[in-house]
Amino acid sequence: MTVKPAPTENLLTPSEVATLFRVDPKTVTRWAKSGKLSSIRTLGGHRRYLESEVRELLTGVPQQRSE
Amino acid sequence: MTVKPAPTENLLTPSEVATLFRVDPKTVTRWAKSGKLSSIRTLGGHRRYLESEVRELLTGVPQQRSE
DNA sequence: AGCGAATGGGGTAATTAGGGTC
DNA sequence: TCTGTCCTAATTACCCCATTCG
Repeated sequence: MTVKPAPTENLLTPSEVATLFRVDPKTVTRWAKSGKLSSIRTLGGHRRYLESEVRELLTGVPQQRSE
Repeated sequence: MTVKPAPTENLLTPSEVATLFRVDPKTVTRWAKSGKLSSIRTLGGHRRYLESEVRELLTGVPQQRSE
């Protein structure tokens, strides 16, 4: 099949974001609930986070998105 | 009234959908089984998914079809 | 016909959501 | 105000192997 040039944003799991920030996954959830961090939801309700946004918050430097 | 000439909808494989949601392909299968996601079946029983539906579920915004 | 990769089944661990509390 | 922890239920991830896809 043809592999399209995925206009896809890389997503991170809650635990991955938590590891990057050295906090508890629950804290990451609180950030999402309070609107400090945007999130995508799986069909089961689990959250996924935009890697570019997380990187930017970590470094303070705007990251390049793949879209 | 606009008459839509049924176009050939782009189909995605389980692994492609899984990549978009950052989940395991098996999880996508469970979504299909539970009716959260509609699916087409190949003659061998493998599932294929509507790209427009997947993208809409991802972003929450209805996507424009190529028709 | 053969081959590598992906998928569908099942089962069982590991994460996550949500609320509440400290 | 912010964070870590405890608890239960739900969701997801990883393991096997047979079958299908390209």
